[in-house]
Amino acid sequence: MREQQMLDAAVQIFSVNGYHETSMDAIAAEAKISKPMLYLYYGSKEELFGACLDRELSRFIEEVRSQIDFTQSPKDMLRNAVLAFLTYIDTNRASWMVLYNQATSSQAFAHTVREGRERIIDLVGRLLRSGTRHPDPETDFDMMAVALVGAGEAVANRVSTGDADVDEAAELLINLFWRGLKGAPAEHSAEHGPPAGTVETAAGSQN
Amino acid sequence: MREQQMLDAAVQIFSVNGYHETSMDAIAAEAKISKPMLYLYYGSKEELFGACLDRELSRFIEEVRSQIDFTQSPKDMLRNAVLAFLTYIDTNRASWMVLYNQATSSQAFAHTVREGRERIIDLVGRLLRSGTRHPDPETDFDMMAVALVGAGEAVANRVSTGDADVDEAAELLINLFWRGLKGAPAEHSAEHGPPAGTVETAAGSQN
Amino acid sequence: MREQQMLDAAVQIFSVNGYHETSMDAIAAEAKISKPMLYLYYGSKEELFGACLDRELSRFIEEVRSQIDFTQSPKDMLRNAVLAFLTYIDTNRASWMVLYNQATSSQAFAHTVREGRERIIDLVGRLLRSGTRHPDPETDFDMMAVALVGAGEAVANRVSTGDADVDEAAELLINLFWRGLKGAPAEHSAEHGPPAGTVETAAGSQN
Amino acid sequence: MREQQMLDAAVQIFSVNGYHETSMDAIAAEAKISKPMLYLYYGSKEELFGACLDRELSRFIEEVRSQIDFTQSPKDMLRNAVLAFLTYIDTNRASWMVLYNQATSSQAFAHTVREGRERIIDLVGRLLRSGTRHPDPETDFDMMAVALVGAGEAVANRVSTGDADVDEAAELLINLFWRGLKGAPAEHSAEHGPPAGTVETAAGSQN
DNA sequence: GATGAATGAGAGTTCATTCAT
DNA sequence: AATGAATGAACTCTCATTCAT
Repeated sequence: MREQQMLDAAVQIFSVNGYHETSMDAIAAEAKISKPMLYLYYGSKEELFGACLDRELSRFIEEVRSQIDFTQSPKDMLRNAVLAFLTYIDTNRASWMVLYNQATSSQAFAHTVREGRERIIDLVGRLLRSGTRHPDPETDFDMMAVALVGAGEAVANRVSTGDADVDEAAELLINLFWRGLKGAPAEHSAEHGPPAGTVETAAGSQN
Repeated sequence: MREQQMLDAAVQIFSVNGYHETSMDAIAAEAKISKPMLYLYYGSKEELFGACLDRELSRFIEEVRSQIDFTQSPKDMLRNAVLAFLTYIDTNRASWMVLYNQATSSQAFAHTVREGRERIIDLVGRLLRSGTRHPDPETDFDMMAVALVGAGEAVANRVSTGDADVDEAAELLINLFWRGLKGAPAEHSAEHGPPAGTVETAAGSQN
Repeated sequence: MREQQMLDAAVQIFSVNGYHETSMDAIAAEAKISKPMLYLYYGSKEELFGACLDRELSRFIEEVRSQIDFTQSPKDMLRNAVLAFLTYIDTNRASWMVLYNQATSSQAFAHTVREGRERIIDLVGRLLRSGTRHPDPETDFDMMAVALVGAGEAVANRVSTGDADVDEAAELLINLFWRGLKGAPAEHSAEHGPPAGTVETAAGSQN
Repeated sequence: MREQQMLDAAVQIFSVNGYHETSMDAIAAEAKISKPMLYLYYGSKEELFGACLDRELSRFIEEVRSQIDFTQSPKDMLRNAVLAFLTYIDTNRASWMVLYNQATSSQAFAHTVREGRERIIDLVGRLLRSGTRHPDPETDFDMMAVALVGAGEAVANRVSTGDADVDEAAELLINLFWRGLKGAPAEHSAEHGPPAGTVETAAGSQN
């Protein structure tokens, strides 16, 4: 009810103007309520922004997760996840990525953002590990997850600014992710270490 | 001269405290000059930050570019570029990456940031293109560069917090990058399109 | 009834936090009623505080007066009054003295405070006057009452912080008061005027 | 220079309106400077008020102390001190007592006021002790000082509101103080303890 | 050439007070 | 009879920016 109205307005204004450039007056005006209501419900500007962040993050995760079919083959799961990820961002340009970027660059939310990112990285890391039949103990799946999530964020940013096409971006990311799961080519592993393991597909064949 | 002293101070403080949390007083104090001098040279806080951004970006690009030897094999070139990239960030924690993150969150620097990002992406994109013998016209090297730079930034952040070793991180990134250039495996390309091209190595024989 | 409950809560909170630091919300919460009720009964914060002031002042005066036995000797009357005064304050720390101190600092309650002070001073003044057989017309009993009440307040404050024992403090005050009523010693009165009068004790023989 | 101008304005407005009812805007306007100057010099409203308090207290003490001639007899010293005390308050109605009363009733300055009062009480206590030739060890000079200072404050308040004549008030206080130094009358001491001691005058004779 | 001194404008936050029910 | 919900108005404090020297 009233809370949604307030969060909607806050997300809207924060997204357009940025955290610091946004005044509580502006949010109250947009929400067509008085400033004290904002403080009654959210306590402070920082907490209000945090609430925006939480809501948008939840929506985002929920949407992406709902698109994942755990009965699919690993590769299809991956493809659908990436597509859902980028599509959501493309569809909601004015919300998630913008808030996320705001948060990223403010000392006050550094912790929240870092924590959120770690959760995603852990998730991706587990995905990688579980997708590999004989994981090489020396493979740093976590660092690989860091790289992949970083690539995803960068591409998502492009998508959110309208500078990239969702489908092409998805295709590129999927390729990158998938290959990341395969062991290094023979001649390369000879130079720099053993393969990271072999990938198990739904069919159980290696590709 | 005086300008460097001011920029040094500004970069230092901006990096530590963020754009909005930094006051001109603090910068003037750090630079050991008076506030009017800052305004004389840079006109406004925004312009000062822009100048910081420009200088650090240029330093960064210059340093990385200087480490690239265009006579090397594509793979060595890539390896050296990645190493230079990560090493620079590891050595200069209070510079480009941090400012870049700050800038990302303010509408006012959208232009500058986009421009800076483009310069890096162009550089990486050219590197990728130049490493591919028969570039597929449909390959979006720029988007690939975006992804790779994103991955690089994420890993670099890890490196800069001391959570990762530069050499190992570089190796991981290089593997990821390299495979990305080798075209998708057969069954995949059959499903989703042709390989992105074939890579030319110095020996011309690998993969 | 309901009004007492509200006043009790208000006195309690005002005493602890002071007038300005106390919010109507806090009082309503303490009284376990809603804020509009407070306004229904008392109109405004100022009036509510005034009502507290009035009630506590009346209770205080009533209690002290009830302890005075006008059939006793002047000295016993005085002793009992002082004892009642200090005991009341010691027993009811969160009441009149505290509110009185609060009220002193706001222009808005100047009138109420002055009035309350006058009532106490009148009482004490009458006590003093009634204890003097041949009151010197030049003796300013009211001013003496002012001084005595001031001394009493100061000592009472000490008592209420636990830094003094009620009985000893009473003894000390009584001595001071009593001597004040006995007129200046000869050489002094010669210099600065006649004694303030002579005291009539129950026995009529002392001094 | 500027600081005096600011303090003057602040004392003026604080005295008239009270601490809480006074806004920094009002003080800045009265001082004909801008609000940030107030904050530059005094940091906060609380500190500004503290500075007013300090300055007025110092002026007050200095004035009173300058009027005391330590070569006089104890009684003359006392008389002059009391006169200086009340005269100063009478002459500076809009400053010292008003600020002092404000401070007394604000949680934030309770400590400062208490401390100041303790210093005065200590001083008076030492005065009493030193004025007594054979001090009775059971005499609570400190509590007596508390009472006397309380009486002084009360009378001073009357003076500061114009409700009392300085000379008469001084005479009354002096009598009270002076008698406080003399032992209790025989019949009384028999009941409640020995005299507090005997007073030593400049001439060495008892009065 | 350089700055100490000064400020206009605005932000976040709180609270006494009142409708609409 | 009683209140949950709402707000207008004000306050403290900060900061980018500029004179006057």
